[in-house]
Amino acid sequence: MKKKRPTIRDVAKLAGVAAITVSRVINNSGYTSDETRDRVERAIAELNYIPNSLSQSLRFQTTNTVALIVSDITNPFWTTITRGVEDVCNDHDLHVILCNTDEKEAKLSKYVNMLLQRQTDGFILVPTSAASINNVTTILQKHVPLVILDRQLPQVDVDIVRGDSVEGAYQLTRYLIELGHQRIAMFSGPIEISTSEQRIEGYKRALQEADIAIDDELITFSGYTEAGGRKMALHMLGNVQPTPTALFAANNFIAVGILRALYQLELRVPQDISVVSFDDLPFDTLPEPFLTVVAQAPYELGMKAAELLIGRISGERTHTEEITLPVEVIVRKSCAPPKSQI
Amino acid sequence: MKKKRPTIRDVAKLAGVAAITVSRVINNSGYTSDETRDRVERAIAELNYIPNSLSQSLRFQTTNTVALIVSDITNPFWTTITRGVEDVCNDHDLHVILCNTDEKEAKLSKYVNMLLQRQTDGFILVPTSAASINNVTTILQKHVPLVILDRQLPQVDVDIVRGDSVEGAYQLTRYLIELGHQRIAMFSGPIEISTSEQRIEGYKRALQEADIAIDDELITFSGYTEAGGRKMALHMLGNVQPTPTALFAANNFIAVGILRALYQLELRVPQDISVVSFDDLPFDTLPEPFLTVVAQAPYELGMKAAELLIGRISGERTHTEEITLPVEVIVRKSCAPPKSQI
DNA sequence: ATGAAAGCGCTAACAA
DNA sequence: TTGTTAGCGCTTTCAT
Repeated sequence: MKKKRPTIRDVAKLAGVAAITVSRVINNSGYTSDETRDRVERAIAELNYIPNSLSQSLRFQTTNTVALIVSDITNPFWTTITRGVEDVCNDHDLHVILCNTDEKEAKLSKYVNMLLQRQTDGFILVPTSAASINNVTTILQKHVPLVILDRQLPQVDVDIVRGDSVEGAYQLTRYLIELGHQRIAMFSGPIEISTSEQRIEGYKRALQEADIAIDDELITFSGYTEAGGRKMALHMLGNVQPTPTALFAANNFIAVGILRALYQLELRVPQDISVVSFDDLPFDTLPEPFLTVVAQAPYELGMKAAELLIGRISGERTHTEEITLPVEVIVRKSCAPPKSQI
Repeated sequence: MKKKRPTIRDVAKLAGVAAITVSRVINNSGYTSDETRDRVERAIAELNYIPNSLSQSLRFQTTNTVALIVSDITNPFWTTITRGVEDVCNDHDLHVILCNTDEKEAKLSKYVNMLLQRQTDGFILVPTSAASINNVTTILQKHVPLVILDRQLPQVDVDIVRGDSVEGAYQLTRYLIELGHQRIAMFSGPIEISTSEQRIEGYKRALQEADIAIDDELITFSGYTEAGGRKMALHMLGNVQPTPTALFAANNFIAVGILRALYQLELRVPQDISVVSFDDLPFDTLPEPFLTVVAQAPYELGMKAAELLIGRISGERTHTEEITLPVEVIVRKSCAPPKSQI
């Protein structure tokens, strides 16, 4: 039999005052004599009283809480974004609830509903697919502030913060072309996610500029996961002719899968084949990072998203903003000219 | 000017019934005629009504929410634990709030207070230091169910789930000794965290059994971070004589730091020096994992912790449990006999 | 300087 | 089958 926690009335009774007086002491609002204040404070200490913020939220119609819904919490890219969001929010006395969808629309729906019921003050959300538009609309209908992160959704007028996928993929592909590669395979994420589409767009643009024919066989899709990268690499290198001389991973986990598959196939990087990736992979037992990547700035993405959200929550901003942060190619050691050219 | 969200009374008015009737429709409790139910449902749909769970929680005195407080959300070890906790909790209709302390006691305190005020139904918590005992006591005083994760706290009678640090460190050290190593450096985490202490204990026991003198110069402390590992490695290999032939990292991030430092020092693993680590590092651009580790089972740790917590919350269990999960040595390629012996 | 009443949104207990 | 009342814990408004 659990003892009930003390309420403001228990404190009031012990201090011999009315509940409202205790409230005034706690919140330093209105007048209280030093003597009363003292008695109340002693009562609070004695009972170990802490206010119930459910009641407060119910009264104030605000929870000081925002939700951050990401797609894969095991990926450092997302956890670094999380840091950015938290740091900015905490500076504004907002609590962040972190939710993980595992790229599953059903989980996203579940979280959105739960969080709306809990009167969450705002959302930063990574869509899992085009279907996420339903959840986004649900939030917007309720006039709850929302910032979309990383992935665009067509035909919704909503704030968004993302990295420049088109430009990043373009630059990385150009880099490979300049090394002499002509057969470059693109290992994309899920076809219905905007970052996939945009990275393919940048890739194609670079090829076209260099007058290299686009071979659809060289473009494959899977999840943004190690397993996906591995599967795609094994398939591509076993079935497509002529074999590509360079591989473009659409994210860091796909890159890991590719590298493992290459090992299995006894292909060395970069001697036998070149590999590049979107997004860096900060934790790595390699003596030094060796993967050539185009890096987004995840911490800054998170910060920006939080800032946009706070602007909405405070009511300071009412127009929609779309922010695209620049990306940066980091050349390391996973690429070489194609074998035939050496 | 934000439109207020519809309440149960708005729905009732539109449907021409009393609030309680709406409540009955929503919760399928009590009797309702089909006709009334129909009208209510239409009103709900028209207004886009969703119940306010703050009110519900206030009434029911339960939030169906538990908090998971970990020390470093960027480490896959903790995010994998998170998965285990979430999967079990979701099966029991409990929501998980994930919080990250960055090993900072101040952040832990902030979260604990916030979560208690929000009437969180239970806690799974990773202490950041011996000082965490204050926060633990605060929770226990309020009779809120609590399970400690990973790190023991002296002199508190509380449920705990952890991996077998002593045994793991013992086995890993033995493995090095059997390879012929005598000078084995231990790169520990913070001195005041129980896992540090216990891993050192296992390390020392293995040395003693093999009649190898313990050299305190070979034991250093830092955070469980890459930066810590790097710093310790540079110091150890620059200043301690004779140089150790094998290095023991007390966690995966320390291992990463060590490996980077070794690269900087132009020492090859395992040809020049051997490295082992506590905890696996699942994401890695290496073609295949090469670090010899003693792996805990993080997903299972999370599951067990959640199960213990749920047992407490449901009131099914009242006695304290301490669960120590076994660990497993995974021999890979980061170790060789010491150079002088080759 | 302090307090009583009312209400935030919901539902259990009781009444009709 | 439906409705009224009361109360979860807190604070604003209006007394005193």
